[in-house]
Amino acid sequence: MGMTVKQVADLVGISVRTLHHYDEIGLLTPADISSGGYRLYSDEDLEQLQQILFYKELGFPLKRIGEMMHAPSFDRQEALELQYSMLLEKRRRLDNMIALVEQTIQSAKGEIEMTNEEKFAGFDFSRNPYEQEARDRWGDKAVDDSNQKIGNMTKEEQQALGEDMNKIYRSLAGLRHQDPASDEAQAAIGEWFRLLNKMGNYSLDAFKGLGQMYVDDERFTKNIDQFGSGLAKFMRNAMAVFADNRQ
Amino acid sequence: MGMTVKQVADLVGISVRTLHHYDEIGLLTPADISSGGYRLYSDEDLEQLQQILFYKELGFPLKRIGEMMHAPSFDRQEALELQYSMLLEKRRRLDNMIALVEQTIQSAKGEIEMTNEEKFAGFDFSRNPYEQEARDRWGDKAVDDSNQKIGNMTKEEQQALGEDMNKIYRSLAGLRHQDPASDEAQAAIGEWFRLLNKMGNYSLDAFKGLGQMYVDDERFTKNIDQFGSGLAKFMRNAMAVFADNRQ
DNA sequence: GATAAGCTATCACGTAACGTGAGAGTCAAC
DNA sequence: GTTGACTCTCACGTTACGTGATAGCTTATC
Repeated sequence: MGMTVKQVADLVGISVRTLHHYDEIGLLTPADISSGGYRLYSDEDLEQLQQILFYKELGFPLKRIGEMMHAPSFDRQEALELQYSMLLEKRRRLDNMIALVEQTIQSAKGEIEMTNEEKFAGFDFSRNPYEQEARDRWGDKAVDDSNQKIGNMTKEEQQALGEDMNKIYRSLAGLRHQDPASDEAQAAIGEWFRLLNKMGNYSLDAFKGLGQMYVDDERFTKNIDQFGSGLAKFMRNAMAVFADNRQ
Repeated sequence: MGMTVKQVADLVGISVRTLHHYDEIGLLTPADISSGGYRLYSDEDLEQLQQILFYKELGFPLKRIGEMMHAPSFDRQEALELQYSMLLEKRRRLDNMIALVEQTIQSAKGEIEMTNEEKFAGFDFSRNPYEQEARDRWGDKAVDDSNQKIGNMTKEEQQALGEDMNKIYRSLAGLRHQDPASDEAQAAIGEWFRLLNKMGNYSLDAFKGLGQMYVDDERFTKNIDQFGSGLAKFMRNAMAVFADNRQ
């Protein structure tokens, strides 16, 4: 009952070779293989493929997509919500681009003048997508300092820190709908503070500041759900910084 | 007074290697070279770089960007307006994606059901970006027929036809602000009809239909500017089909 | 004016995500 | 039972840079 490569390719709008490639690298292995050796894709495979394409649209390399989706902790619902907010972020950047082109058209007509910085102010997409937001929120110096300090760490240190953040993010994500006073929530929050301290050693004052902000927020004690959602965004920002500096 | 590679790279948010690469392939050659052999970029170089990045954002390969920008008929103002409308198109597709993710989240929660087609209805970005619009406007059959017929042409035929379209597009673009009764406008319009006939030989009925639509439109005789603008879009659609089928 | 720090230059090989045939087997329809 | 449309697996090609390696340039500092 599975679909063949061309059927999938036509449905989705990708090439047959792409499906072959995804199979080769183990990203999307068809559920079944016919007696003649044909790949047969199930409905679940299609859902996975949809996930892959969402991630690809967001610019993730296939290797990382595979790591994320094959992780035992992978949760589709959670991934979709993450992708959703990242797509909104992407639209925000696209809107910046559009505004930049509008300005450039005016400037080319001689109606307005633009500095060299302004000529490229819409191109922050080429950097870390969260960096601009971080700069707006915490100031340039804090972000530059953080980047530099992270850059000075060894690859092993960076990776270890990144994995720690991953772990905490996952445990907090799993606790979003639980009582904030539960043991698990307390443990996760404890880990979170340990992580912040660790980051503090590398002078990531910006992140520390944001952490404190959340602690001071009364939602912290009132509504773990909203808190969790805001925290997820914070963690995502932080992880993006690592992702960009790693590898 | 020129800027060095790193200064440009930091300003724009790209790597030094990228600038080297663009120089290597002749896409962006610095205006000047210092006595020590350093590349020195002028303000005009920066404007060109901005153009390049706009095109890149829209998914054009560097080779084609070079061809377009080095063409003697290249007009920056015109290019910016084209890029603007293509960015709007891109945002439309991104909005489709976002809507798709929203639906998928609901479907994952079990709130709604989705067919396999619907699961990928937001991914038309992976095909010809204008094809969906063409399908909406002219129907699936016309587009499929056109694509098939173009696919059956030899590479030489396709290329020749594409160059013809290019020529006419350029001459019409240059005539946008002129009197429709002028000799040049009449000549361009004459060429346009010859092209439509030629396309007719390959059964591009969809394009013929659109052409006829414009001829019947009373704006044709009243406002060459609006006509030209609509035509530009039509030509762009057509050229995109060729671009996709060529090479 | 020597020397270190930070940029820059040119090879040249690496890589990611497929594209593009080549040659051979499979499947459905007439 | 033979087309015609699909499918398979190599295997090399391509695009847009990344990533050192090695060597020259420039500026600040002693």
